[in-house]
Amino acid sequence: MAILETISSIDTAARHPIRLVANRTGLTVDLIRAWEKRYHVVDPARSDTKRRLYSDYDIERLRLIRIAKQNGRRLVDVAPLTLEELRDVVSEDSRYDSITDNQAEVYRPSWTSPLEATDAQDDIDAMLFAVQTMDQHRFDQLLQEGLVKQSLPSYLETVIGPLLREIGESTRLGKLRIAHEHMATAHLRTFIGALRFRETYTGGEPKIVITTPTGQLHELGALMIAALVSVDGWLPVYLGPNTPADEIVACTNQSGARAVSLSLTYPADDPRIATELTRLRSQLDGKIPVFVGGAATAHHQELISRLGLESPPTLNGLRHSLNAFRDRQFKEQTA
Amino acid sequence: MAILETISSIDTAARHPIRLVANRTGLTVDLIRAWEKRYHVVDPARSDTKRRLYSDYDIERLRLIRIAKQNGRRLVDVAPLTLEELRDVVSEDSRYDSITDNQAEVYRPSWTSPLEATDAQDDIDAMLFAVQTMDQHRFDQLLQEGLVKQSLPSYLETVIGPLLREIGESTRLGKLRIAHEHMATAHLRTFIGALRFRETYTGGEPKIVITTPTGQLHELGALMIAALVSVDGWLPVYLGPNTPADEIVACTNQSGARAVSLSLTYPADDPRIATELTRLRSQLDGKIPVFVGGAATAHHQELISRLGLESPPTLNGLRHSLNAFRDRQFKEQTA
DNA sequence: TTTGTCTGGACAAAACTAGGACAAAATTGT
DNA sequence: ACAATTTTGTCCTAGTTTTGTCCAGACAAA
Repeated sequence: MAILETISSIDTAARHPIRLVANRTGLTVDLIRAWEKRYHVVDPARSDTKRRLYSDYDIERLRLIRIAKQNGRRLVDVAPLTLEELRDVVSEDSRYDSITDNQAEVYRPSWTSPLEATDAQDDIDAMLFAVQTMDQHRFDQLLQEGLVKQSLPSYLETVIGPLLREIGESTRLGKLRIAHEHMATAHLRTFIGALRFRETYTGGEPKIVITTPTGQLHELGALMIAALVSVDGWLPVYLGPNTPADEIVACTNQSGARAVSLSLTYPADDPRIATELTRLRSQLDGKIPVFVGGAATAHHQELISRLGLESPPTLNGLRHSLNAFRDRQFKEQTA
Repeated sequence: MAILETISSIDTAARHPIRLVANRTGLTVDLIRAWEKRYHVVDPARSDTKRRLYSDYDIERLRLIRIAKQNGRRLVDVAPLTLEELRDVVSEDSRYDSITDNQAEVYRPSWTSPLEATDAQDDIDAMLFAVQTMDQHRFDQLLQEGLVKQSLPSYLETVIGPLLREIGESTRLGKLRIAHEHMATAHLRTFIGALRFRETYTGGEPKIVITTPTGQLHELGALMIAALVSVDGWLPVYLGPNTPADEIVACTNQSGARAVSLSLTYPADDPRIATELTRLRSQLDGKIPVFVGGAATAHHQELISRLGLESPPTLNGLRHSLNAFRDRQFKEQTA
């Protein structure tokens, strides 16, 4: 965190000449002046000889306005906005491009010991730095090394989860570029995907179908669940993102899975979530529990409890619920 | 219910210019106007100089109509529907919709010897069977085993590529369910992603940025390219799917990459392909070549040659072009 | 001296509007 | 199955607005 702030901290001191601003923003010198003349996009300080002196704040503003223009905004519309408003606008527009699992997991570590917390934050900072510098190899290395230090479940909960949140947040705030976020997402997809092969396969594991419903394109949350439950001896039937309710039902039936888990991330207000969950619950065998997790879960609490779905608040909670369910089933079978 | 309504309430304030609407919906500006003229699909407010100003409501409407069209609905039929009705129609259709990397690779094997063809087809058939029976473990096993038999490049070209095509085709024809396709895609993503770590890293490799442009959500083609070029000593900077042109440029500059490769798959007729490619070429250093591949490449030949992009017809062709380019650069440097 | 920045204005390119034409694709009727 | 018709995406023209670039002459900085 400290790293990122240092790098992208915004200084209101005015000291940059126009040429430097042009280089940093990708705008031409003429254009910067024209924007000022016509729309008062920025109002730089002046030297004693009337040279324009821009602050970091101004540069950030210009950079954001350039992006907003590119997204189709008109100069007239964005020129009067404050920096905060600009960020919101840009972030709103770029949501339609950004594919990352922002706040992929609703699952928040309910607690962390002070020591663990510190260690984890160091790791996360190092990873964020690797992402920011586009050092892929270092990023992979850190992911691998971090896993060695602790168990997979706690690693997912204390490092990978928070890392995803911070990457998403940093991108939204403009501290990271979308390209950085994409790179990180791609590597995390590969990394978490590879985790599933660590476990041995005996053929007797109970299966659980894991996916995201139609409209939910972010798969990292679901993939984390898949990696997690395989530790406890479940066999994930992982379907990737964006699976229609009908298909989830069909897959559950064909594979003989005993449970279903869905990850809801973004967009949280997609009305399809309600229709898909309802359809899923009504078509699925009543004996098969449906677990729901992810950042968007909070928006659908009422629906979830009405349908009788389970939504454990943390990854750990999900583990416990699943294992309790399996043990219960086992008892019934032998009884 | 109250919750849902609040959350999904759509801002009716009219403020978005037509260009932004085009960006967000994936429609062309012309088309948006044509729809308005003919069917009053939307009735945007106007600025004091008669520019159209769209509300979020309008955008959502256009987005849904575009999807409905894609699902085979006629404009006349869906144009008069309310937003609610549109949502019902789309959600109904999308249950039969497929998200896979249909014909993920534009790259078609130009030739295969009879023997190879037979062997490969046997492997592919076995894999298809594993997919159909949802035998994940067997599927993974076959993927691994197949790789041992031949080099990675020929494996990608003779097995993985055709496999993707057949899965896509089978799903389209109803021989496989969407769930099967999803499962296979997820496993292939993990499998191909893991391939990249086989190569040793010395730090001196020339880099190449690999991704798909905005609107192209299928990443397997790009991922195959990443795996492929790493064999020849390139270091892929892999950004996953759906990266805006600007971000590709920024990433290329920051990472110091010498080349860019894009995969175009689906939808082939997305107008954003043209705008993104044009923007990319104009903002990118002219010395950096852009390679384009994938099933949708054929639809954009004219544009590709006009912009001076390269589109090798096969994966092998891409390899050769890339290596020739690197050797040429090396010569210039030493000369 | 040479290069960079300033102001103000001119100019040109790009984007938008309205209306209409055209051809490909899809649908309908026979 | 074939032809006629409708639907639909794209393109064109011509006039307007918006936006990017360029110029000239004056001054400042390297």
